[in-house]
Amino acid sequence: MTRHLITSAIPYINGIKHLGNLVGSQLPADVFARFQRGRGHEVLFLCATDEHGTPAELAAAKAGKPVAEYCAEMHEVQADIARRFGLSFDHFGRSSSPQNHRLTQHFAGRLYDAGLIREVDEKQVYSHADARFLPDRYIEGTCPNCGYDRARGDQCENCTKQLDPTDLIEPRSAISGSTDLEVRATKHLYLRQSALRDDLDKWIDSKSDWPILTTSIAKKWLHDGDGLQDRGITRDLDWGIPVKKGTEDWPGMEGKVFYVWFDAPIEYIACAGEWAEATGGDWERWWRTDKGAADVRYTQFMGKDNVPFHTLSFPATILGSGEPWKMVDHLKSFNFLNYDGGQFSTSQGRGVFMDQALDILPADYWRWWLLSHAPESGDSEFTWENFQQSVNKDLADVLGNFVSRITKFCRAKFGETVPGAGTFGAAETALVETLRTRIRAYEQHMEAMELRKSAAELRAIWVAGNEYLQSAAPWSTFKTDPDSAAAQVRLGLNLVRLYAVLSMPFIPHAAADMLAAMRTDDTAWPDDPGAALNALPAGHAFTVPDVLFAKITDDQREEWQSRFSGLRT
RNA sequence: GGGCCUGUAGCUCAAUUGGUUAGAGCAGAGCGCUCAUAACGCUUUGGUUGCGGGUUCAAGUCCUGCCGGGCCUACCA
Repeated sequence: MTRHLITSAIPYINGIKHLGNLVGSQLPADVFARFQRGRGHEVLFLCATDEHGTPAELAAAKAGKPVAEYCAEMHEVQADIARRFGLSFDHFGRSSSPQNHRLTQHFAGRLYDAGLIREVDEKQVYSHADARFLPDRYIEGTCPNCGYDRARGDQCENCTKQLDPTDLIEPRSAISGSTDLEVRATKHLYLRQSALRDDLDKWIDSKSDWPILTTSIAKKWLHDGDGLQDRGITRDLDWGIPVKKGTEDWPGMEGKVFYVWFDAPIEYIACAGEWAEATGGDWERWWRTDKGAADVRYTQFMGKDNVPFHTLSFPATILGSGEPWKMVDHLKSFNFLNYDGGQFSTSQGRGVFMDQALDILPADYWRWWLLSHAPESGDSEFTWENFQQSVNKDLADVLGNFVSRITKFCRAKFGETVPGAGTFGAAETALVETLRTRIRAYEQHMEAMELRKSAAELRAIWVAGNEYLQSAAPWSTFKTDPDSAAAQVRLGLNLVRLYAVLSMPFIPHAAADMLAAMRTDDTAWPDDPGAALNALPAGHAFTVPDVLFAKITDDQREEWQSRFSGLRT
């Protein structure tokens, strides 16, 4: 048995996530976690909300609430939606937790002791009207290069020239529009990532099985220009983790907090601490290689935008601490999902958001489509036509109808009990061999986290059931040889249970319905398909389930297409 | 500007890392079946692998130049 530590990139607290966010991190992580659990491995699957930073403060202000209260509420909202999507976190934590405060401050202290922190005096733009320092991109003004009047302090969106806020003509706050700005001196801590460059480089080089997307981004940051740059890890904000050196105050850093990207990955560890507090578990057994975590396999899931922080900054934090923390073993990254010809956008409200998705269809519809079209090799695109077509064909026609035809046929001819007559012959043996081959392929693809290939293989396993029924034709054999028909039906009913077990990672709710209909809680992984097809014995009672997947009609598709064509209000 | 990814059938994607005649699903066409959610099965049409050069016994795969799409470029997260 392997022990799998699995983390999904932690979603930002600022609002409800869209389907593009979901498919890039939480959903594939959930599939992997469910698969490993299904195979009998020990899993700790962690996620959390990422709560610090300027956008959280602004969102809270917009909502007219204290930021702590806003975050607490949004955490509950996100937790509820995650639960309804079937995301099987062992713990859904918060980066603002006391555990993360302590641990983040601890890491900072260790890094300081190791000589990996330096203090930098710098100048930042301060807005009197907003009573806050402004990050570069929260300053707007006229671009000195092209004259665009809504250029941001980091880059002009019009001519793509990179800018410094002081380059802008007539700079103003993007928050309030105020021009009452001042350049102030301030002091910040920098993590000396450059000192760890060679260590990080070797570490990345040792990861030959990571997606190209992952390693190429890391390599670029390591070797581009002057190489890996030191990074500021503190900010002049109110909301965040106060800068401390372990448990001690940090002279000169009063009133400052750690940068959200410094504390967010540390939450992966702190989250295990939150889990331990909630459940009585032993979190160090998962995170400290000197305390039992040496044999843990750690896998991270994230969108490509998160890769630099997970391949460089966070590893630098861990390596620099000099302590035996568990490092990531595999980092699965995803491209982006586009929406009907453009990008999903949280800030612009474009696309389908998780709450809206659940309002119109059960989670499994979305899970299946998103996972079977996951943006693994390049960006992929959601269209309503493709969604309707894929879901109707795969879930309703191939799987749902299979369950329906076999259970209804049995009820009509033998009653709602697994028939006991007849024996399995050559056709059944052939089916078992087909399943054996396909299940082994499915397992390999899942182990490799190849989602689209896994989904295709799972679908092929469903199809095999229809092919078997078509050639066995129990509706014909029943007329001349009822015992043979009984054996064929018995096999078919057992396929329903088998399919539920195999499909659990992708469509957990439907899988649970299938198991309930078969009145079994036997979810043993089919290491031996032949044996698995005898799990439901003769005489075992079952129920004909309701339609597992109602089809999406053209009217529905058109309605949703137009409802979601504009922006979320 | 620089770096990286990407372009394969009408659509969504494969192709064991340079090796036989480029394969699946969907959509289309034909046939079969009648248990089932008008579902299922079988057969089948469809490709100058974005375009032009080059290397090689052999190129979707490697090199090069164009054309298109995307991401990143370090103070959003």
